[in-house]
Amino acid sequence: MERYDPQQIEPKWQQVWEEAKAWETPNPPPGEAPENHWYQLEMLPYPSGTLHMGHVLNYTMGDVVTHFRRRNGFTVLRPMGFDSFGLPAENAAIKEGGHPREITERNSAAIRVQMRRLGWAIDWTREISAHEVDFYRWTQWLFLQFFERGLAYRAGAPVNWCPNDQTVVANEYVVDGRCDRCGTQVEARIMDQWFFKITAYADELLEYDLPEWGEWPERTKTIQRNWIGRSEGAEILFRIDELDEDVPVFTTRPDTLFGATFFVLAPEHPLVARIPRDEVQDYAKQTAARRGEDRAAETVKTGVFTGMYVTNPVNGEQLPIWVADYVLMEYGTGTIMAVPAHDERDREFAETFSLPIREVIDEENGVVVDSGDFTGLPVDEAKRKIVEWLHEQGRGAPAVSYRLRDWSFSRQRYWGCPIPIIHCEEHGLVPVPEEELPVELPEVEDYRPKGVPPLASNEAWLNVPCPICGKPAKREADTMDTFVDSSWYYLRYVDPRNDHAPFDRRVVDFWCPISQYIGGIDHATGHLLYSRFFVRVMRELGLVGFGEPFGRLFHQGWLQMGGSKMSKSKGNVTGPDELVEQYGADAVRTYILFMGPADQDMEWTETGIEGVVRFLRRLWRVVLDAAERPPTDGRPDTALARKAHQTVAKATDDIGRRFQFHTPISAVMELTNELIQAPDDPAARFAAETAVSLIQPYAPHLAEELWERLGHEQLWEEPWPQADPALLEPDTFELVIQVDGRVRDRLEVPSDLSEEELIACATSSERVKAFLDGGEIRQTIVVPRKLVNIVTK
RNA sequence: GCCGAAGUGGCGGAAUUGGCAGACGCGCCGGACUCAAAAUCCGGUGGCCCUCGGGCCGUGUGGGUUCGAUUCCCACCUUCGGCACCA
Repeated sequence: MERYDPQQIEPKWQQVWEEAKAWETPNPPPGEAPENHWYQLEMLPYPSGTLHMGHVLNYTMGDVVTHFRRRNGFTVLRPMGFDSFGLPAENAAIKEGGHPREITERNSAAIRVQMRRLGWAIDWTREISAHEVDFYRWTQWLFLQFFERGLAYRAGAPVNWCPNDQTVVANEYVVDGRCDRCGTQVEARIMDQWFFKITAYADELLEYDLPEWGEWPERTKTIQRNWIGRSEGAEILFRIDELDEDVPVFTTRPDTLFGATFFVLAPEHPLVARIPRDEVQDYAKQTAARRGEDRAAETVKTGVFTGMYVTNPVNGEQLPIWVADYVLMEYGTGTIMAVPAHDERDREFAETFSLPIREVIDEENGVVVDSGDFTGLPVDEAKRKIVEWLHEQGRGAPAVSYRLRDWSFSRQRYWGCPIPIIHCEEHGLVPVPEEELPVELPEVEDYRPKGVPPLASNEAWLNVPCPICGKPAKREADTMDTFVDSSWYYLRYVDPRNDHAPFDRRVVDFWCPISQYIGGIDHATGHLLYSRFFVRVMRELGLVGFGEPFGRLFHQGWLQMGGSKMSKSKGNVTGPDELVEQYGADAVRTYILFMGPADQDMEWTETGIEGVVRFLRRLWRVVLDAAERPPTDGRPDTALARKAHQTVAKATDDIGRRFQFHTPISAVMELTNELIQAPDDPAARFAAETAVSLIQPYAPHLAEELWERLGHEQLWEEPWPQADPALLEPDTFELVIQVDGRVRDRLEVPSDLSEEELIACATSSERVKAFLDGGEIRQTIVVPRKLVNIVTK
């Protein structure tokens, strides 16, 4: 019999699909929109190298969904592109030498070859790359829409500076105080930088405006919720007479206001500069130099008394003002009212400096005490009443504070989208007029990072007249964070060659939100949050008619090597090329999904791929054998036929509803094993066709070849098999008989027996009788088609 | 500290609504074919005991609910993830 030879059949079918334009999905003409449509997307790759097995897992999963939906009557959009701007690609270029464009394009080309070799069903006519002018002119256009509405602004603010990458890094991509890209400790710097006003959408982003079919993992929502960090409380004004200032304080515990015994300013607070005491100024200078993490790691709290006092608005008490670095300028108002009795940090500080501690909450009864007119009120009511009272006095109001900071998106690097702004001495920040877009990324002599934007070195590009007054002005030389590109790339896929708009509103509203987005959870507070922010703004701008970019979201687990995540930056990657060469794409695709649940982290190991290869070979042989038998008439009702129907039901439910990809493979293995045991079964051919049809999303080349040998064509267009409910249940089943919950016998019985008949079967079993031992039967439980439990105790 | 997820054979894992724990695969053991090997095929494979009929134990630990719990409830342990001097 002919051997299974993937190296021969895989290129053959890839060519067939290409010539048939099998995976191309043109936009439907207006008014002819198909009812069932599906936008399948996986996070796009950085072309900073080539694909590793983590990508293979990600895209194969998307591929299985694509085939499954196509064959279930959906019109499926499944595009691909490259996140080609940004640090990963640029750093790769620096390492290898040469221009970032050459290297990213070379990597993109290599990835394209890998993707084709793996046989993924991708519509390449929609390919986009972030670094191509056709794409980034619309990134610039979108930036201008944000800028004009004050949602993109330039300001001096504390930012994270990565000394290795020589650029500002967003909070979202600083992990444990280190740059997520290179692992270097970032420094806090105050710099003039560009920000997107994502904080204005903090409340909106806490709400998921999903379509009725939408579904986000709870843990991802939790991560975003923690990141946004909404706290409800009040802002209360404290008077400093000496400075003639009313200082606002944010607190979540206005109910403890009577327990305040001192007051603290962050060392960076603007008022600190106005305190005429050398030790205060020295302290502020010292702490400013230290990073937040170091400050948090201190075992003993530090601080200095200012000699000044504030008035507690609730009782007129004079509270001493301290400056201490446990109060952070970035959160709330940079000041706190200290209640050492009911706040651990305040208590620690009070104990260190021997400040008074005054209890105002009776924890046992949950009421406030020693709090003037509010004494005796339950905590929640006291919070409300105290704020109400303060409001009447003009000394406070309910307030909300967030952990979320604005998104800093300007980078002092070369390989990114230029920011279309011109700095004019007279007119300030002037947007480049829309008709002058794109602002093309200029060539520079040396793009390596030196702390100043490389674009500034090209003076011919840099110096331009102000669009308003025509006087000499300079272009913005920072470039955009690559996460700006990825915040909207998925919208461009729907209309990728549009040259008068980023996309057509009707087309984008037809395809979006994305039916299924697949990618790593590491982007929960970055890319996924930024994209939601972008879509919210774009809806306000009337560009799109939906509020969420991603309807369903799924996170694949990480592949690990030696216990740590497989990633290019760690250097512990392994690619698919050698495996594909040795075993074929179908084996690699099937194996990566067979390894385990796709949403769990898995240690990468090649032991085991042999098992999948053996399965594919077994399938090959048994199907060729079945193909030689004459087709059977009608629908034979045999145990094998029923197994085939059960397998259809399981695979359909697992892929479609449960989003579980490894168990359908097991199910087809079981079917194949049974087919091998019963080659002469009248349903053998039916079982063979079913197995081939079900394995097609995983092993499309093998399946197509076998389908052809079974006398059919174009399995990729063949409707997904349907399980016949009448044939799902076997006509007999193994009745489990328990006595007092323990299995004592099993009998093969007809499926259509009544409860009474089942009990009769059970009690007539000799083995069961032995356990009953003539004793009293107190109760009998019957689970139809499963078991009988006889209770004697 | 707060929030969230998860603990099942030697290994990856299955058990979907409370109903046979260990499907499927890896590995391992034995056998067939072979001069030999590879490939392939057949059988076995949670632990302990056994008179070979079978019995007992067993899904992180301890309790509970139930005729029946990997599944539900309570407490705890461990691992992983998010947040964290966030007022």
